[in-house]
Amino acid sequence: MKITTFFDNFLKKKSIFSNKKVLQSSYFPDNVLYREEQIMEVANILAPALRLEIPSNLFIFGKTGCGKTLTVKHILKSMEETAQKNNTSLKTIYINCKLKRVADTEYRLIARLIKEFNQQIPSTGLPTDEVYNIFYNILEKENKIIILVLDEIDQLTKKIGDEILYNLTRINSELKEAQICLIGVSNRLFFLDNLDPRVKSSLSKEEIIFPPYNALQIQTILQERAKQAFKPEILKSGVIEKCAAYAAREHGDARRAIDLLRIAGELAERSGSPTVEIYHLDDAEKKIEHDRVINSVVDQPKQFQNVLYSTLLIAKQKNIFFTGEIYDLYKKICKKTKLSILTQRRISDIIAELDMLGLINAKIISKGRYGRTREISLALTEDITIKINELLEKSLGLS
DNA sequence: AGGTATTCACATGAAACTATTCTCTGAGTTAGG
DNA sequence: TAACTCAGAGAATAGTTTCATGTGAATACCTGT
Repeated sequence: MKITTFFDNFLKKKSIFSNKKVLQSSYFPDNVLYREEQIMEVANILAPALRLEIPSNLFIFGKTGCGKTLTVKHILKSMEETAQKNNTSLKTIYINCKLKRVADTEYRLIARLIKEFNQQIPSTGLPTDEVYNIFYNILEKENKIIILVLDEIDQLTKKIGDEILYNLTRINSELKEAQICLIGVSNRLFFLDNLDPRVKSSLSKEEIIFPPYNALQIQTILQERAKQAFKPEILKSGVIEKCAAYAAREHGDARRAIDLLRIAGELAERSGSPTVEIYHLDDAEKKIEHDRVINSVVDQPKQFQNVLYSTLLIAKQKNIFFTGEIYDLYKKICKKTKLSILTQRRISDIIAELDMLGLINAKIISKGRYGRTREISLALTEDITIKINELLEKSLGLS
């Protein structure tokens, strides 16, 4: 088939989606379902800002996909609108600290903040306190109340400690004109416990916990989205229910449920099916897992891939193995691929990372007289393993 | 038998080092007046 | 003399290395019966 006819056919085929955007993770719905209570709570706390009084700092907790980000963004938006109407000098800033190479270090976070005030800062080369100074100066000039939301704030402190948070909370006492209100968002409930007590007390004047959605609520949310996203009569009965049930099992993660529905739709469309069936959901579930794993492998450094490759090789021989065995094989493969051999210390960390990514299961055990090590087994299905193996051989230049 | 001490094979932490990427600065060079 | 170039100093960051310390239980070694 010629490629042009393929495209012609593609266009002729009518899509089962009417508006796929609604299911994309970047989509921002007009109203947030089942979070009225939380919205009111947050709004109550932040409202003083509209009268140019600084609100208390606020902390928001809740599992992934339970509407934290959505709620906060929703409120920020309407606050900005109100402020604009009344000509109040209020500025809201939303930053996701998890984004790699955007806001995951002290320097980059401040640089990002400066960018919010339409000024450019070089990505490197300046001393950090210089960047702070620039930031302070901008703030003084702006003379505004600023509401700063730090999403996934735990990622930030995990990497670089809580010094930034301390500095941010201190800004208020150092600045005359502008004032900052901090809102931390995290999905780890005990996050506050390992913070500097000074930071903790000033940061968590108010705390709100978001409960996860239950299956019924997710169902309604999905229905709402599906109504806009798909053309009528596309979804077979039971699809939404199953999708919701699946997500409820995963601690009520609505985002996951929506992703699942979208992928299922895409799969159905690609296979030429006029409707979305239950089995498309199962396929979608597999595909999501598949993509997640592949993506987590592809853009890792060579050494990381090397360790993973060694692990896969050993896993072919036996189900359960230990750190030392991986290290031995790793060294051999390094010679073959002409990579420099890293120390066992580093390999230990890399193995821990593999565990974090869910590629392997590692458990620290003690073999008594024969030492202490990680007991490792592969956490991947057969077909994914083969796929990754291919990928790694290509990437490492083995045939 | 029962109790204690050892010992293995790593895990875990902290600090220091390295290579890369980037800015800023100021000396030296060049072109034009 | 102003504009340009280019090397060198200083920073941030990711990935490592070095050094130090921790650790759980199977075994070795006692002890007294």
